[in-house]
Amino acid sequence: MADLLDFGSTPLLSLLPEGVSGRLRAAASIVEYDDGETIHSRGDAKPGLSIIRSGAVRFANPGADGSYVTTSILGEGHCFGEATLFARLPRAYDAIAEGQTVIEQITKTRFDRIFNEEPELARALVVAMTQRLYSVLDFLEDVRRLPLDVRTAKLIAGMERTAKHSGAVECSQSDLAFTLGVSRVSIGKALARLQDEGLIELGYGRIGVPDRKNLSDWVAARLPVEPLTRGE
Amino acid sequence: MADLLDFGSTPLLSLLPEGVSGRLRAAASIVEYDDGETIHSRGDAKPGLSIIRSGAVRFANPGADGSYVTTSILGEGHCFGEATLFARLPRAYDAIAEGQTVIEQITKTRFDRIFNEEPELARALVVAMTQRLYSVLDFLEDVRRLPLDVRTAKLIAGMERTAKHSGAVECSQSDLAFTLGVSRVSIGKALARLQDEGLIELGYGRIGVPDRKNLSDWVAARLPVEPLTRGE
DNA sequence: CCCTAATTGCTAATTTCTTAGCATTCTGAC
DNA sequence: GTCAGAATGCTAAGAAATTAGCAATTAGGG
Repeated sequence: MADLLDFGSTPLLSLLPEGVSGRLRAAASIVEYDDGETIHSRGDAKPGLSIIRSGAVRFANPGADGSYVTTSILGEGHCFGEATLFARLPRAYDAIAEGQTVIEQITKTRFDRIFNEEPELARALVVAMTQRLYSVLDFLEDVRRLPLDVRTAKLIAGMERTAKHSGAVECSQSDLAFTLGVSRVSIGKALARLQDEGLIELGYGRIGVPDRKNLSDWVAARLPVEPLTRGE
Repeated sequence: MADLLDFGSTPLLSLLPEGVSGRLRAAASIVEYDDGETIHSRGDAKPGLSIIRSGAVRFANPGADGSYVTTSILGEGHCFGEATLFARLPRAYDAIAEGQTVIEQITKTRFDRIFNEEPELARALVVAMTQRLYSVLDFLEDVRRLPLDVRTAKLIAGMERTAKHSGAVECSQSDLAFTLGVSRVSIGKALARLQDEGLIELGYGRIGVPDRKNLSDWVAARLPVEPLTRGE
């Protein structure tokens, strides 16, 4: 599954002109990871940009009680490690491959050269970071003012829109609970309510969305403000 | 008071070389607002970048029940409106002047010219957006795994570090409740606990921090992971 | 085809947070 | 100095979420 950062923002690679993404690829060293393999750990200091060529990456940290708290999961075309370059911070999260995953690693030195010579790169990064920031802010606002069933419905609607096979979302209830930061029991109750409304169909490791528009209309009717629509 | 976005990221103006901020200022029209005056409303489509020359701006939206939910407050040197430029979205929040406030408004047309001619601007924006994104992500992670009193202590510690007069934070308990997204009663209880521990001193519209290090040590001891330290 | 691990569904006790009050204290304007 | 508005402190009832279980179902590997 992917999450709000993934489907809420455009992958860096699709924001870049062919020339620049080619230069990045040429400067990168390709590393392949198996499912569950650690790409880097929180605290690692080596700066650089990473781009997900295929597969997905889970970002997580150990919680207080030994549990593992997932912050986000990014898929193909997305980049990570910006903070090591622009905020000079070490890696903030453990990064773990989800499934067979190919990563392009670009060292800070090589990145800086391309960054200085290709203004399109900075432009694309600003766009990507802005979109990510606004999806997280939007999510945070939802946490503050929407009941859990509405937030759950909104998340499912968002995931379904970018899912490979439309009409359903492939993910366990535990994954949803992680993403929304609540317990599995609470998610279970919220999902049961949504199913009672006929908005979703619960399955094993998947949630069916019989009518996309129905679901998003139900969500929209419960938002305190009109959803924004992109210009042009 | 300011909030996590404000003290968690560097203002755009201090990231820009003198030349570029001068060009921006020259291209801008200066608008002055009184306390409480609306700068723009959610849904406004006119794209442009705004820079806070002095004062502060509150970003908020109407909640479901007619209440007003504040998402963030930004102070001097910070910019806003990036999403209108880079995500082609209308304004996502109502923006309201906090105190006498001076704003530089730069139209999209003028901004684009400078953005294309001054690579330093894109670089500074990437840095600012990255920092903001990571402070929000950090906050979100805290929501998921820290009890309220620790989050409250962390927020106060952060605000005190950037406060004008160190040793105290000037803000009401309602403001804290807004920022943390909880009720005033819950904040009251959390603050009472922190006062019992001798970490803070409650006052009227202010919270005293007798020993900054004491407070941050107390917080650090309750974080599940080591705090990150900036390189170099 | 069977068996195991993962996932879901459900319950009950407990904790935490919220809502809705109201009394008290504080500050600054007049 | 007085007074009004703002802020705090406190209470109690109710809602919502959490933890800790356990049983039933499902998918996939061997």
